[in-house]
Amino acid sequence: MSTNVESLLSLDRLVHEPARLVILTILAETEEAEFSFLQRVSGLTKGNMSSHISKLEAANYLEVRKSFRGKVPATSLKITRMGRTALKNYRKQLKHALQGRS
Amino acid sequence: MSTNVESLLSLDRLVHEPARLVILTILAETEEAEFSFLQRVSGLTKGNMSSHISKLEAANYLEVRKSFRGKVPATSLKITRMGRTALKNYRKQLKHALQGRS
DNA sequence: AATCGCTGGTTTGCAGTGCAGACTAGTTTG
DNA sequence: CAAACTAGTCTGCACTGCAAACCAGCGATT
Repeated sequence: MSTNVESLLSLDRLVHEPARLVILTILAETEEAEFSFLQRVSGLTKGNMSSHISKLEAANYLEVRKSFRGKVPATSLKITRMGRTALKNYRKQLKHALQGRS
Repeated sequence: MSTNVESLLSLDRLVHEPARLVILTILAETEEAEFSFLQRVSGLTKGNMSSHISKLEAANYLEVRKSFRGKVPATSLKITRMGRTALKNYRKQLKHALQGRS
């Protein structure tokens, strides 16, 4: 049981937050996505998205590439290797923690 | 994929918090436990434990029974049916959300 | 060319949360 | 009787998530 406890308490809080989990999950599947697409799919508000993205970027879990599509600004998000690893570890840990029985 | 997103965003935040997840998990296994036992096993500080317990109690996820063992106060915690259900649902949702592929 | 409304985001303000340490209350031990 | 221990609760703070307000530029309208 104590392994359960440790796994749970050592979860990566950055990934644990549902909004960010959503973002990472989507990016892990699509490889690369634009801000507005992500917003549409995730159902998060823009402000909320934006701040979560900043945090994930600061942690090097994703890469932000700003550009223009024609004259319109477009922000492109891509999960990094680190982000992918973090997500994988998170899932593994959680699985272990939740399934484990004493 | 959108089912993933919805599952993730509708997770019960009360259960989602690692410290509380630990508490609920332990209580779900032991059926009933004392504050100090829980603290020892969980590794949480007393203050932290206490506040999480209050929240879980307020949500009717667990029942607090105060008594004396000899002359020494003892707080006994028991998970309620609601708490058990919440934990079960949480696990189910999370499993679904994390395993689901687009 | 001033105005309106859209797209695409960022910043701000606030309420809520988690956490550890200080504190209270009583008990036991030296 | 003083020190230390048990059993918790309360306090203060730093951090977080969230939505609304805001900023910037484009495109059509008048």
